[in-house]
Amino acid sequence: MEIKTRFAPSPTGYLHIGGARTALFSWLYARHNQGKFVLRIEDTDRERSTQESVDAILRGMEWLGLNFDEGPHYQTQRFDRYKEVIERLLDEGKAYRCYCTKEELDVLRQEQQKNKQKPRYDGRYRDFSGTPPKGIDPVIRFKNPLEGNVIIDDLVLGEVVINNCELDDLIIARSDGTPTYNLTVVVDDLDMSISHVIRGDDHINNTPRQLNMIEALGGEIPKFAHLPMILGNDGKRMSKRHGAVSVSTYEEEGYLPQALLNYLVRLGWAHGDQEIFTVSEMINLFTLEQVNKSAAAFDIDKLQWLNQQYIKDSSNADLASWLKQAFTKKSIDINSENQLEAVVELQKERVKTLQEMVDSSEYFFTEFDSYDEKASKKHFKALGLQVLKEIKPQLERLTNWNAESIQNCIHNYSEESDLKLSKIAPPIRVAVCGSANSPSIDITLELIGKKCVIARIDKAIIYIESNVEMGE
RNA sequence: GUCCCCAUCGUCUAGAGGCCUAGGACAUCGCCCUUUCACGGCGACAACAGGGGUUCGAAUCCCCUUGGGGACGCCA
Repeated sequence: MEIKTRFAPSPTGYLHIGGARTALFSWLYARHNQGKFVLRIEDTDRERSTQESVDAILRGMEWLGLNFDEGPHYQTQRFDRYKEVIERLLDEGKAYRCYCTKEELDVLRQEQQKNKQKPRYDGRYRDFSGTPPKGIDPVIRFKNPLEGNVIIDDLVLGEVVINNCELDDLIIARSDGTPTYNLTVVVDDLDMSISHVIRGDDHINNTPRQLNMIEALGGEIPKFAHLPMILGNDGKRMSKRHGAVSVSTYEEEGYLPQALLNYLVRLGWAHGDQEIFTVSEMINLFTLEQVNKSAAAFDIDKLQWLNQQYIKDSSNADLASWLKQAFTKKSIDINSENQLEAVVELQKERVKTLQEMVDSSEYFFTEFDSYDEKASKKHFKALGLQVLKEIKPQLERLTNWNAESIQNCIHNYSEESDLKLSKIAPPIRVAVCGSANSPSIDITLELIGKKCVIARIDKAIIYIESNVEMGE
């Protein structure tokens, strides 16, 4: 039997982290087994489905590199097929029309909740044969078995048994005739010969109903694997409140797809003590047997650490091209590719995201308009002013503007002024970079360029003289 | 409320009855490296939810309790 998995999101929003993890596991399982991976868009809820969401999902999948072999199939394009199946179920007496209004059902639900019962449809039209009430478009319900139980043989959870008396006759077609999720998912998985249904375990409660329908349709039961949920960092259900839940946000903030994938694969799955996996390692090593049953909390710190590892290992050229794009967006000009790559080389070990790299590299390419408050307060004092005034002519005198000569210059000044380097570098750094943090001062000055360095020192001297009260 | 699922450091996890005085990673804290911030190196802190069984032996198997999550839609 060919292994075939699917990712079946409903296009009612962006591709979120949980969806991406489900997609990843399905994809890995297919790839590991040389099977097929199908993308299916479950857009039967026309009220909420949007083209933007479809686009976001497709873009997200592409960014992550989760390529599919079949699809995207759109359920809205398969309505004829669903109609056919519904008719068949009706004909065979396995489904029936229900004339309850939404209001009636609400009353029923409230009543049941009041009596501390599980809200469920009471089957009042199950064996109805009289004249239907006028003016009501009926829904169609599936005749769920009344007795016995359903056994789910789940590849992750093991055996899960649910009694049919817990289930009710679910709606498979709305009063406007459109099919609902539980019907379409069953028809599609069957029609598309899905061998393994891998999805979030929030679907485990749907599974027995679907199993009953598969049986009613005489279909072959696929294997099921229900993945544990990803929760927010507080252990609660993931929501906007927890910060970024959309995959696209991670892209925008400068996370590498590879890092996100690596983070996601370790949520609910492990291979011994290994933390870093290339995509092909994931494919080779992934098995459903190793998948955990328990939910995992999303931890941005670990994602950031992974992202940092991947940034460190990225080529300067790749990083530079990303940076260039980001700078272009902010209309900051890049003087030269060489300079850009040199900056990247300096910054790649000190940032957790590409966005951070952009933010902390701007001063190489453009003027900043204010000094970091804490840094200037600390280093722009009498001594700092003196250092700037004294080192400036010495720097100006350098004919070979490179890290080595700058280094020598600073060391010489240190000796003659009897000031430690830790007194000299900080004011220069603040003057030239705007903050007390930067890569090594010598190479930083080299890359910023002599003219610019001198100009910034001048600017800082003026700033200190006019803005800072000399206390000491 | 009812049903379903889950339960190892703060977090992600290793653990398939003896290899466990419970391992790794992130985070945190210290030290080293260092002109700053990082990187890197070394180290510290830190967990088997509780109670009963089963067994010569339980983090591992069973039961109960507790805690958490999910489902209960003419959403998917």
